[in-house]
Order: sequence, then structure tokens, then C-alpha cells
Amino acid sequence: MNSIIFDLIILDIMMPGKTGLQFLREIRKNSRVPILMLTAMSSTEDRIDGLETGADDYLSKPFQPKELLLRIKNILKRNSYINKVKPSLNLEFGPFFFNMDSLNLYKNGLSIHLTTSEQNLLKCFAKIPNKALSRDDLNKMLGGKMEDRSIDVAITRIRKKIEKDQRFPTYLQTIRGFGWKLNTFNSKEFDNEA
Amino acid sequence: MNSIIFDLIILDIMMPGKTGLQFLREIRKNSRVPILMLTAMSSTEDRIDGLETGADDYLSKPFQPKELLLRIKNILKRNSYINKVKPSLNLEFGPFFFNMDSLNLYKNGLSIHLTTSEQNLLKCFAKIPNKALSRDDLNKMLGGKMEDRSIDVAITRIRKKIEKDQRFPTYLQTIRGFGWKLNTFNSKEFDNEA
DNA sequence: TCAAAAATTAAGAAATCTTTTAAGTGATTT
DNA sequence: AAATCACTTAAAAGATTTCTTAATTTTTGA
Repeated sequence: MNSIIFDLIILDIMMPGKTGLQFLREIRKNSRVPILMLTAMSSTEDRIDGLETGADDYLSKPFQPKELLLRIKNILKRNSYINKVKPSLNLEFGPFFFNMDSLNLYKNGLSIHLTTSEQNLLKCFAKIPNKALSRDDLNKMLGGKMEDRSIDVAITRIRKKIEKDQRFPTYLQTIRGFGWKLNTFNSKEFDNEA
Repeated sequence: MNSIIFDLIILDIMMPGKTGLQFLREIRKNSRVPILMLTAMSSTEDRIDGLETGADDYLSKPFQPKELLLRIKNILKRNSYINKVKPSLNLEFGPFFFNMDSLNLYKNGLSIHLTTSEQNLLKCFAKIPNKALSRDDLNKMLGGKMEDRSIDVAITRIRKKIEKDQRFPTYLQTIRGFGWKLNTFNSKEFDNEA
């Protein structure tokens, strides 16, 4: 709901007491996000505390900027499943975010369920955004499955999920006599409500 | 994956240029988290910029601490569906987090799919953690549905999802001759891997 | 205004997912 | 070692979700 995606968190413990560690624990309840702890204290005790609570690495102040960068690099490399994976092609339109690998759709960060045929259809449009595709185009792209009315119905269902008013589609628009296209522009006016 | 849940974000724009607004936009791509912007600038221009980009409110420095609190309160009240909802009872065990209202299970913040019977069963245990329940107890708690072997199979399936080695369950343990119990202790050794 | 195209709806078919049943394996206690 | 209890697996039955089809309504452009 209110979540934000981070690649890495640098947690600076300047607060007295255990507040920083508590915050760390709090984060770890819900997330595995890589965390680098920064602290003025350098006793081994604290170091172990930080690592055991779930920090990925630890750096005492003062430090060389170079060392900070080095450690960041190391953490990111360690969590390298993120890096190994080929960069996924995503499409953003308005408040929506469509991941072309997982075929997952998000609206303001919230996942929106799509059935497989909805996913496949949306992928066709996402591959060639802002270009109109005919029923035949879609049918071919989907390997001969899905024809005419089935496509119509799926379009309707997708619109119900992404359009503010499905009667006047902003994103998945009709090109009369030809087919449809997915608009990635003029998203501004819908940014916060759609 | 790497997401963290926030109730509210206070975004202090001390950076020159538009960096703060860019960050705000970046957040809004994925999240609806309430945001209060703090800034040294006080021109109306900037104010509008901030609100249009998606901040929930805006406060110019310097300000009275009281005013900050007041605005925070207002934002949270506005997003009040969060407050109206009765606080949900959750159960944490090891890296797991079970929400007793939604019956959703999370492992390190990642959702784990449960079927309804798995959810119901887990709820029974979560209601009375660390207490052993017999087949009859469970059957009664579930209103007469689910008996004997069905419960066994569901237990097996839950274990596949939450136990590191289902042969030696750490969380959903067998009490021979009686039933099972859900352990919320000795989760430490599994904290970062399970 | 009329005809064609597109959208919508509902119902049935198909596919997928979940639960139960049944049968067999493995473990523990006496 | 035998008996009981627990676990696992696979298949059948059941439930739910998704997709297609067909009929109807709405919209559009000539």
C-alpha cells in the first residue's frame, strides 16, 4: 500500500541509544532491502549488534568516501540476483507500471490482477506502444489464439481495470475501422486519481 | 521485494534545483504514501509545483513545531481509512508475518500464497500461539468442516510453505498423540535465511 | 438517419485450482 | 516387533476462475 522500492538503504545512526537498531529491526520485519549501517561508534559490540539485526554491512565514521562506495558496490554485488537478471523491459503509462517479464501490472505501486489473456494482450500493446494494432495483428502476435469477440471482451475487461471512465478510454484507445493502441502520453491529468 | 511500508514521509527540500521534486515524482510512480513537503522556498510557484507533483501538503521553513504536528495529523486524518480500520491482530514468527484479518502470510515482506483452508487452519493456530490444538479442537474452531486426513494434508502443505525442512518443523510442530502447535519462539536462527 | 463497427452482457464451456479421499510409507512407543 | 499415530502422495471430486460465444446495445461516420 504505502510501500516504496529501494535498491539500498544507508542508515546513519547518529541518535543516542538503540533507536537506530530498533529502526533496522522494524525494517527487517517487512523487507529484505540491502542496508548499510553508518555509525560514530566503533566498538565491536555494536558492530555485531548491527549485523545480527540484519544490516548487510557496517561502516564507522569517519570514513573515506571511497570506502563507502566500495562497500555499497559490494553489497549490491552480493545481492546480485538483481544485477544478473537481464534488465526487464517495463512500460509506464500514467499511474500504471507494466512489467513485460512478469506481466504484472501496478497502479501507483499497487498490484492489479490480470488474467493470462489480459496479460498477453496488454503485452502486445506494450511491445509497440502508441502504435495501433488490428485484430489480425493481435491474433498473430498471440500465436493464433484469441479471435475477434474474445479480443473485444478482453479489451473491455482491461479497460475496466485501467481506465477512469471506460466509455472514454485514455490509455487503450479505439482506432475505428482498424483496431486499438495503447497510449503512453497525456497521462498527466490522471496522475493522482485514475 | 525491497519495499518498506511508511505511514508518512516528510520530504525536506534543502537541495538546490528541482532534485526534491524529482524524488517526489519518483516516489509517486510506485506509491501513494502520504508525503509532507518541507522547504526553504516560499514562492507560490514552488508550492503549486509540489502539490501538483503529488505531495499531500506543504510547509515552508521556518515553522512552528506545532504547525508541523498539526499538518501531519491532518494528512493522516485525511488518509483516514487507515485509522478507521480497527487495529488488526497480527502474528509474527521468525521471518513470517500473518495478518489475522486479511489472512495473508508474508515472509520477509514477500507475500506467500495460501489456499483458504490453509489460511483458516493457520488462523486457528495464530489465535492461540504456542498452544497445542487437537484435531477435534481444529474441527470445532472451523465449524465442523475439515476432518482428520484433510487436516493432515493441509498441515503438510502449510509446512512446505513455512518450514525450512518439513521433516523437522520449527514452527508448526507435532505434539504426538494430541495434535500440533505453532511456535513463535526460537525463530532467531532462521531470521535471515528461512 | 442509417449501416457498420465496437462495446457490453450474460451464459455456457473450458481450464485451473483446491479439497478430500484413499492407500501406502515412515516413525515412535510400548 | 507390533501397534498406533503421523506423514506423504496421487487421484478423484469439487469449486472457482477464466475464456469464448452469441445476442444485444451503443457509438460512430458517411
